[in-house]
Amino acid sequence: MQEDRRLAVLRAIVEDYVSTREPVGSKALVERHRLGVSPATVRNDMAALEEEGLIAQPHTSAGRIPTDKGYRFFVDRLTQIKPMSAAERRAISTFLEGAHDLDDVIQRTVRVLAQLTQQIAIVQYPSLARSTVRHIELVSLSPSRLLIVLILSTGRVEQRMIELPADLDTGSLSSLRSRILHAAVGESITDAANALGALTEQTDHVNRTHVAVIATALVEAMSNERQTERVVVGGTANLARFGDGFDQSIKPMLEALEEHVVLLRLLGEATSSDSLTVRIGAEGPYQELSSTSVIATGYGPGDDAVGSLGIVGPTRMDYPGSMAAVRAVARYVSTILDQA
Amino acid sequence: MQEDRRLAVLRAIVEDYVSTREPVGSKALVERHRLGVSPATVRNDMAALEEEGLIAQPHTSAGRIPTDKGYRFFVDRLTQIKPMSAAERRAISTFLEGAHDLDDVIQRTVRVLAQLTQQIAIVQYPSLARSTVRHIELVSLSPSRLLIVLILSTGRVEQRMIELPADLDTGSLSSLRSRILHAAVGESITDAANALGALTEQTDHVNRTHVAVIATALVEAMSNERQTERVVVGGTANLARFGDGFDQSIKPMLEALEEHVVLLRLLGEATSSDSLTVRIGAEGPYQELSSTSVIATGYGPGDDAVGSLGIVGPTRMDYPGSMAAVRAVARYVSTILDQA
DNA sequence: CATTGGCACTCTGACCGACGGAGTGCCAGA
DNA sequence: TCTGGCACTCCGTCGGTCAGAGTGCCAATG
Repeated sequence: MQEDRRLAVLRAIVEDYVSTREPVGSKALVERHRLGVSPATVRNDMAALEEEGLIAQPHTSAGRIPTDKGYRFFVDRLTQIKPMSAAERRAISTFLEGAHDLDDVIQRTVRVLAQLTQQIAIVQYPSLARSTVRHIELVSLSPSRLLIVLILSTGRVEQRMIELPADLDTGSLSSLRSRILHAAVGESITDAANALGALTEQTDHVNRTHVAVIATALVEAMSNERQTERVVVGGTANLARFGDGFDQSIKPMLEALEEHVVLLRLLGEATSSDSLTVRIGAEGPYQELSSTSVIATGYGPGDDAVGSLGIVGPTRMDYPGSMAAVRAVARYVSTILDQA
Repeated sequence: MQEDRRLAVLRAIVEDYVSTREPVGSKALVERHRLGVSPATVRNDMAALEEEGLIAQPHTSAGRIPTDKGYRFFVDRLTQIKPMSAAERRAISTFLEGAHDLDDVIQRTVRVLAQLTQQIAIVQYPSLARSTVRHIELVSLSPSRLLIVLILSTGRVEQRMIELPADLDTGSLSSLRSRILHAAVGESITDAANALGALTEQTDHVNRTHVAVIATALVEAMSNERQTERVVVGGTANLARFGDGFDQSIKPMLEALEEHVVLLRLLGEATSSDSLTVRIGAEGPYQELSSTSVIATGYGPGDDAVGSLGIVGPTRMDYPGSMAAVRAVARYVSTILDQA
């Protein structure tokens, strides 16, 4: 009984504080939410909640604000992700459908996510780990210079320009090209890397160095290091909206956004599709970002995540709405990538 | 005589204000700069400068700060671009040399520019206008789906996935491929677009629609619209450093940085290499950015600019240093692109 | 005629104390 | 177990004062 009401009070505090940005007092609470009790009763409940560490008061005789622990409780126990409206779903899908290529998909994803949540959106490029080699093209720029283009099943194109140790005539190049294609096309990138290694071994002495150089470049291009390092950030302008006491944390925030490695760590743990990771305040590894929360999830065809995406905002954020948006966008991106 | 001193006073005011961020008074001025005169004299000069609209005082009996006009005068007449130190030059070149491909060059450029100037750096992708077609590859993904890869002399790779109106067997594809290559490779993108149009005309009825679809996709990929739309921004964290009265303009600034179209307009007028465009405060087209200045220049091999780069910062910025950095980076990027 | 010292004036920013308001904690009563 | 009442605390604001910095102007000087 009382326990139920206490949780209702906690929920009400979180909701009010999120929308008003001001500590919420007992009187305002009973007015805005139809709890059937008096302010005094609420005050007792508040005292109990504070005892448990779920809320706190910034100063004696100010209203209460949720603590990180309070938000955590709210997210875990007091809320369901609210479904997106039909209009929102339509907006997401039409906006994402219009994309030309992978770059464009990512760009648009970041935009729509930032737009929906009014927070900062982060999208990681899909990892190549599970992708296969669609095509390899060797383009002779000059007798000793070669442009290597690697096309993967995700639609990602990698290119490398290399210097050959010696000139290579077009005949050799074309036979070399078909051998490489034969070895690598259709294979996963790990298998392709192995096949290219084997191919180097099998090659006669004359062309060995050429093949070795090319294979090295290809393998390097395939290694997903550079790839998964890439993240795109959007909605930075929303930082300004965070406003108020957030001024101090705007600097570390901006710095973090520049450091893609940091962003990757923030997204990092969200590896599986269809489950949201919510990190609240100081739960994260960066104390500079202790007043921010992260909502992230994996995306990718099926249940395998090939990348992560999410948002970053102040701990005082609309969790149900943001979680819904992140999940919805992740799903749409997954289906889009599946089609491509 | 007096005129010379007045300009010296203006210069001193600009320099002091830039470094201290505070209105500078007559007394402080004679102490920090060895002008051989008394504060009273300087006050007279200040009154004259204010008369001319070059400086202003925020409030009666505060020090003076330069107006936009004052900065303009300073930039045009009172300063030379100071050369970069050897260490700085080395830092730029080694950092940029390490780039793998075009994307990487741009990324690194933005970083080094932001680092050197401690401002926000903007780099536009090179325009395709002057580039030529190096190679075109048609990759059959399924009988009716084709991946088109366009490789340009700038090292830029564009890709498009298209649906064919009907299936296409590998024989036709390969002949089609060689005809397209023959028509387009080595041509400038405008010529290539024309050649592809002509090719469509010459094609027999059976394959006409295929060629038309492919040509359309290629031409669309060549059109430099999407390409030159792309800009990369870095050093956003420096926004926080601007600090102080800049708080109000941080929001429009962040918004502008999200809107790449706006950034392009900011860079836009800097079309020729080897000449710096400096836009100070309200001189720009955006009144929201009236307290910021832009320093931009074109870059590209020879004297032809294939793209622009520059920085954005508060009007109160170190113009000589920033101008030197922008110019130096543009030159290095040009040479790098020339090599590639 | 340019320069200088002196002087009165103005404005800002910091500091201080008072005060109203919002909110709490606690207690006694229903 | 809930509620009304009451005393208390603390914040934010407002008005006033004050020192400091800087100016403008004027008369004197080389």
